[in-house]
Amino acid sequence: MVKAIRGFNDILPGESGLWRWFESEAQRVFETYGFAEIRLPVVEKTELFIRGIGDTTDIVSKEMYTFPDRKGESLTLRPEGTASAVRAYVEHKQYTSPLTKVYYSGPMFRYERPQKGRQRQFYQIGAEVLGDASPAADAETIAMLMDFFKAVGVEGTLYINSLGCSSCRPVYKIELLRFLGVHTDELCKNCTKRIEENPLRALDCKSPKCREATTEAPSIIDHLCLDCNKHFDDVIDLLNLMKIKYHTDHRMVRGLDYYTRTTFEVKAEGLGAQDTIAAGGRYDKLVSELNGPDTPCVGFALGMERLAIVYNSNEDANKPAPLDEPLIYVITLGKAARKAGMEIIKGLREDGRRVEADLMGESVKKSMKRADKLGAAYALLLGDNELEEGKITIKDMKAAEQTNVPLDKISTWLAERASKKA
RNA sequence: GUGGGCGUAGCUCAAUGGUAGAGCACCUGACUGUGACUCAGGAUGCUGGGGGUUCAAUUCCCCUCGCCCACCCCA
Repeated sequence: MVKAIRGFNDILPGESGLWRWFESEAQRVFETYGFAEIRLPVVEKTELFIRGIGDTTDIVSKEMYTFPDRKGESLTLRPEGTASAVRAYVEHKQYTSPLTKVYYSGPMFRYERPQKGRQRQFYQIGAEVLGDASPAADAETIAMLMDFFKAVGVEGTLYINSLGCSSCRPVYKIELLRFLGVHTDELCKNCTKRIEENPLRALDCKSPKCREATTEAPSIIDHLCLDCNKHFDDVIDLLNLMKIKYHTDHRMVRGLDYYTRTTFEVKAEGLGAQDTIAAGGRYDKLVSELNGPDTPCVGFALGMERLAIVYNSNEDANKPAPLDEPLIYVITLGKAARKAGMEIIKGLREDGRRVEADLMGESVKKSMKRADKLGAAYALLLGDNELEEGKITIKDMKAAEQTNVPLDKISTWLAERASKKA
């Protein structure tokens, strides 16, 4: 048997509706904030991610699906969406308009060991604001994300931090390095190695040893420059104003190089170790890094399978609106009836009704059983008896009552029924 | 990449060194043109794959593959 490859999962019919609903709720909420959908390629030149995400990051250095195409060019299955969104922004010179707000959803790929809430092909919904430096853009983006969680009825806890900018972060880094230098012995060996490439990461190491060692470490928040500090305060003020609850977490650091200033994460219960369902922040340098004009941006991405896990473990989660079009199940007996039935079915569908039919000529008993399984509101029965009279038997499955209705009156009968019930 | 756990029917899971069972689902009938409830019956397994120990392995040992969880990393 050929199986799907590791970390690549099917989303079966029973679950796909939930995913579609997440996407449609995201669409609904995001569009009220003035975002428009962008559809991006799944494969990009490898160079885009090396330059965009940073070649020392774990994602780029060991988690990408990279391969040469038939001409030998190095391509990569996208591990995230922001780099592509920015590439498209620069490529299509969208900066000629003052502000671009886009959202996207789709599969991302990272070669990691699968575990709960983590697979190799995973789905993200993301949003990016390109061309707005204001704290209001950060706050609004966060508000939109929290609105989305509310829309699907999922509880998340918001954490925010600031990583400073190119003028204050290096100063802080030196300060932090000085501290870590003194405490090198107390760090886990992972972090001792990390000091060189990204010392900030030592702050959010899970090892109790490191947590202990860094409790007295200098905080980024105390080292922000005037502008960054004001920006952070303004974001906080706006969140307060909008009554959005948050925790500041000065240890929260990013694995992707492009982040500056505001960063945030939403965590949820029930996910095990992978408890972040959404993460994002400001990235003011990425556009210029990818050869566009200096363009400040904010964005986030949320993980759909993690969202689904939290959603499914939460009794209070909002439910997708059920299909309001009642299902009609048509049962025909005999050749003549089947022929006549086809026409009736076609007519009903043209009226926009949801119709399924027994086309295999099974017994009435079996067909009724099937109608019941499918949750049909009505079963229509057409056999020789009915054909002779030019009528059809309509059974209301729930009420367990049936009546005969002339063939040309089926639609009006159903419509009357519906209006009576409503 | 590292560690731990687990692979038995479509699903959830039992069992024993002597070649496997339950519940759910499925199918058939009681009801020859009527579902749900009931009752009676039925089918289903290379016990993940390979090797070893043994008279005998689903059970014990080794390898391998897969899944899960954790580390790592991240959404």
